[in-house]
Amino acid sequence: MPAESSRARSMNETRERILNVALDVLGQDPDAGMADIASAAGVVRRTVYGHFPSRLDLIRTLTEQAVTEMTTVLTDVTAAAKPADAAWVEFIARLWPVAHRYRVLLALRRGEYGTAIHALLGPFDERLTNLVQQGQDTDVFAKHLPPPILSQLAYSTIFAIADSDLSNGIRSPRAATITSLLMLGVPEARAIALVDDQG
Amino acid sequence: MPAESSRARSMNETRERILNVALDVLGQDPDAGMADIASAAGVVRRTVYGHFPSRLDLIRTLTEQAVTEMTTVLTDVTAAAKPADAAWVEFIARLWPVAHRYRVLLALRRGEYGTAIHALLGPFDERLTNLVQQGQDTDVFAKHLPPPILSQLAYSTIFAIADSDLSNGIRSPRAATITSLLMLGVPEARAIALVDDQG
DNA sequence: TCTTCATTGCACACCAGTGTGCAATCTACT
DNA sequence: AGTAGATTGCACACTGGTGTGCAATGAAGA
Repeated sequence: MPAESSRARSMNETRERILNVALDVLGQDPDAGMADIASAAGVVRRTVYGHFPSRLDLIRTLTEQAVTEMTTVLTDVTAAAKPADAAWVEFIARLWPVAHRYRVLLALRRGEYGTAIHALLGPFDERLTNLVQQGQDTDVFAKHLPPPILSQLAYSTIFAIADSDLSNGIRSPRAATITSLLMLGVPEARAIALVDDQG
Repeated sequence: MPAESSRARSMNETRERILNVALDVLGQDPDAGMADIASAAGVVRRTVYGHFPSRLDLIRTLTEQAVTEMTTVLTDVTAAAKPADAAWVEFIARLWPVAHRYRVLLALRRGEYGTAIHALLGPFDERLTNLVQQGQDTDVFAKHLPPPILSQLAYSTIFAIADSDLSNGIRSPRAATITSLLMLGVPEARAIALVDDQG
């Protein structure tokens, strides 16, 4: 890789800082404006527009990052050709930090940029649907819902749990795994859930 | 009941029409403006403001209606003192048309009026949490998540299924019941789900 | 030193939505 | 006929956010 000049490095740092801060700020208020993001990043609004021509560009970049990371995880997991339930468990385990980081996308998917985000998420959704489909075909997952809806529901739930996770970050990934397995209709999940005493 | 004058009746009709149409319009776009609602109701924007002083008033009214109906159902169901799983099944069955009608509230809960809606929904959420709590205490529901989160998740899922229900309105209530039972950790739901062949 | 360029601090235009004011109109009721 | 009141049509002010233009600043790089 070509060594970056100090200037270019500084610019990249600013850019990354904006992106990171944007995830935070939008996470607390999905309707936060460019001004909020800018000031939280210790920068002027005008500067943000220097890096991202429009608000949509910013959000699209965030979404693309999320999609890339999530797709990588899903591809890795499905490459092993394990049974669908085992694949799912591994998927959630590795997806968790990503889902937690990009949990705001769940809210952002509704509203102004919904269609743009949905489009970017499309290929990922498709792959995930395939996994659920395969699980149903091999009688590992229940068939109470068609694969497209069931997969959406399951991974929306993951994000929802990640979103309600403003305090206990430790037990949540386990809870997310169990909850999703349960709603996918994996009977063994019940036994696991029973061991997991919370109250 | 005192017989309404034709004028008063006409006004009420207009008001009801606005409310009904608002559910539709907001259902398709939660960010729809007063102008969209007005024209969809065959009325001028100014008239809407005659019935509802502000956008918040309109949405609050819708929310109050929803809360009232949902609370009625929940109160009825829990009054019988059945086991939690049986109560839940009956609850969803009777909740379904209400959830389907007010499905937009799921999206509306985020965004500008989120706190107002959340406040109105508070008492209902509390009652629902109690039901889930009771289910966990009697080992009918699993304990993978604390009652407040689990109840939120379960009934959000109901609304989500109702929201994705733009075509097949028949099988959905059954699917919603099964899905929620599964995520609540009711093992018998699996058997029911297996009978319900979709593919 | 001189140049380049990211950043800054304003300015501005623009847009979309909200909520209000008021005269005009049309219709039900008296 | 006459009145009350719901509705209309238009005007307006206000808000809050977006995106742009441009000169000034300051620091890295030649």
